[in-house]
Order: sequence, then structure tokens, then C-alpha cells
Amino acid sequence: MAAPRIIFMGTPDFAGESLRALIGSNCFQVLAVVCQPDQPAGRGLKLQAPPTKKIARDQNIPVLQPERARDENFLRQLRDLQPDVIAVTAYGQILPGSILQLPPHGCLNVHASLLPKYRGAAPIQWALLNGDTDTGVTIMKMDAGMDTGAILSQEKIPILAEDNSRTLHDRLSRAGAGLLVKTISEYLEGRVQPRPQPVEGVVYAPKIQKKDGQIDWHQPARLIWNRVRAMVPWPGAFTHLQVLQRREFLKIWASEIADESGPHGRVIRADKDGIVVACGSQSLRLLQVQLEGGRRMSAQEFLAGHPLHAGDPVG
RNA sequence: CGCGGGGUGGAGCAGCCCGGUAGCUCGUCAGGCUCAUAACCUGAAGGUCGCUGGUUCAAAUCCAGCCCCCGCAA
Repeated sequence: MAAPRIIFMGTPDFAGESLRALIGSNCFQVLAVVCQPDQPAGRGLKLQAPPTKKIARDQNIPVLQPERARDENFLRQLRDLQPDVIAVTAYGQILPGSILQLPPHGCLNVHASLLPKYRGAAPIQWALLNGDTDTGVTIMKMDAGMDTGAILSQEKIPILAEDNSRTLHDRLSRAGAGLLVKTISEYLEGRVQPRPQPVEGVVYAPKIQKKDGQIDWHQPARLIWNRVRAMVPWPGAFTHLQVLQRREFLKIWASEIADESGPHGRVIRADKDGIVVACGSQSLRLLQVQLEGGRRMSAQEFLAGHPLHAGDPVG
């Protein structure tokens, strides 16, 4: 049987892993890669090519970047490629029915959670925010709803104490990529059937916003710790610090829960072992921080130039 | 030309506005104290002050250009 004809739709690094796996498996003909248009990003707001576009370019695979996924010309281009199936990973736009129904075998999607838990844009962050101890990836056959498609396969992945959204993202993207390659083959050969998602256990994981990084020191240390882990690398859990008459942003990149307690939002102790800040219950030891405009550094380095003492307010 | 902060011994910072002896915390090394220590005390080493040019008797400090790092915004 000839190699299945696939179109890949996906934009960020998470998708890049899937794309690489599809190409690397040598089992498929990747006809085209569809991703979001280049966006102004970074300092200076220069146009940046999405990760998947770079991969496609290196492999001489045609790239399509429609402004809107339901654009007529774009749909015609897709149709002309005559895909057997479309693989979608973090594409970034809702796909209209006209695309979902375009390939004979439909559209398969990689989602970074064990559906129906965490439908939506930020499944990884929400798993950490909620302090889950495991999560996973799901391959589903897409339908018109938001991550409501029938499940083809799932793989459970443990969440470690030292995980943050970045590390978990990386692990899940690799797991998703592997599972995608395996599942597509089985699906096209008719060896797996889509199973509707359970009606129980639906949880939504809305997009994370900048303000979600704001730390509320009234909360128990464990919740704040979860937030710190969830907000790496973006937007970063942040609080404020009085520095030389000025209230500055302080991002917290790594922390651990400590037992000491005190008035919340106050420094309990600041030494080589970290900056201990009292929370609603227990306290949080800040291990790695970054002041506005500065580099990310260990608490010890930070303290060398920004002395903090017991009782100093944070937040 | 999106907005803004910054580049000063190994690390983190002050000094810059109002030019003129290189400062602080930590680390390193040596010595001391101690049963002992990452604790404490004493001392020492270590810097072309991002690069280039300009102004000046004199530039970390003022001016111009360039390189690099970071926050916001996306």
C-alpha cells in the first residue's frame, strides 16, 4: 500500500515535535505543512516564522499560511493535494467543517491531556495549576466542538515534583508525537476505532493570560508553588518588590514549599538557601528569581546585590 | 524605526545627573577562633569600568556610533 498522503497543520514547538516524527517515520507522504502566518514577535517586533515552518522549509515541504482557515483559495489548495488524512497539532485556529470533512479519513488531533479533562488551549498549565500528579496525551478524531472528538488513543504521563510547564510540555510533545505516528497508521489500517469521549469528567483549560501569573500571597504555599511551576516559561509567576524607592516586577522561576510560617507576603528569611516568604499557610522558598530588566538568577546571587531581610514586604 | 531597563575584579549590585584616589554583598586564597563548620574575626589576590571614536589638563562618569543581555508588548 502506498504511503498515506498527509497534510500537517500545526504552529508552535509542540507541533514541531509531531511534524518531525511524521517526517522521520518515513511512513507518510507529508504533502504540505499549514501554520499560522508569521507574526511580529520578540524585541523589535520582527516577523518570526513559526517552528513548523522552519522544519518544513528544511525538508522542502510546501508551507501554507492562510490568514483564515476557511479561506476559499486555501480550501481549494488543500483539496487539490488530495490528502488521505490531516494531522493537527496546536494549529491555533478553529477548523471549519469544510476542512474536517475534506480528507476521506478526517482530521486527527494531538491534545496534551487525557480528554475529556482539560479541553482547550492550556491543558499543560492547568494540570500543574491544579497540582495533578499525572496527565497525558490524546489522539482524537476531530469534530466540530472544542476538543470534543472521539478518542483513538491515549498515553498517561506522570507529573514530577520538579516539573514545570516547560519540562512537561517537552515530555508531552514527544509523547504526543510518538503516539500520533503510531495511531495514524493503526487508524488508517482500521485497527483502531474512535471511541466517543466520556460525558463524565469534562474540564476546561482556558488560555492562560498574563495576569494568571500574579501571585496571591494569601494562598497556601502549595497553591502558589503550583502556580510557579505552571507559569514557566510564560508568563512567569510574578510578584513585586520594593527596590530603591521603586516597585519592581519580580518573576519567580523556581521555588519549593517550606514549613516556616509568618505574616503572609513577608520575608521570613533570606540567605544562601533561598528567600523564604510567608504564605497563607506554610511558606515558599524562592530559589530562582528574575528582577525586571535583569537576568534570571539564583536567590543567592540575587541577594548579593539586593539585600532582603526578615519582615520585608513582597507583593 | 513598538516601549523600557542594563553591560563596573569570578557572581550580584552601587557609583554616572553635579567629570578628578574603584565602593558594597558574596565567592576565592591565606591566617585566626572553634570539638567542629557552609558560622565568626583578620588579611590578601583579582578590574583595559561592553567596543570604537570624540570633547577635556583629566572620562566608569559628558557626546556620537556599534555589539551584546533582559523586562514589557505580541
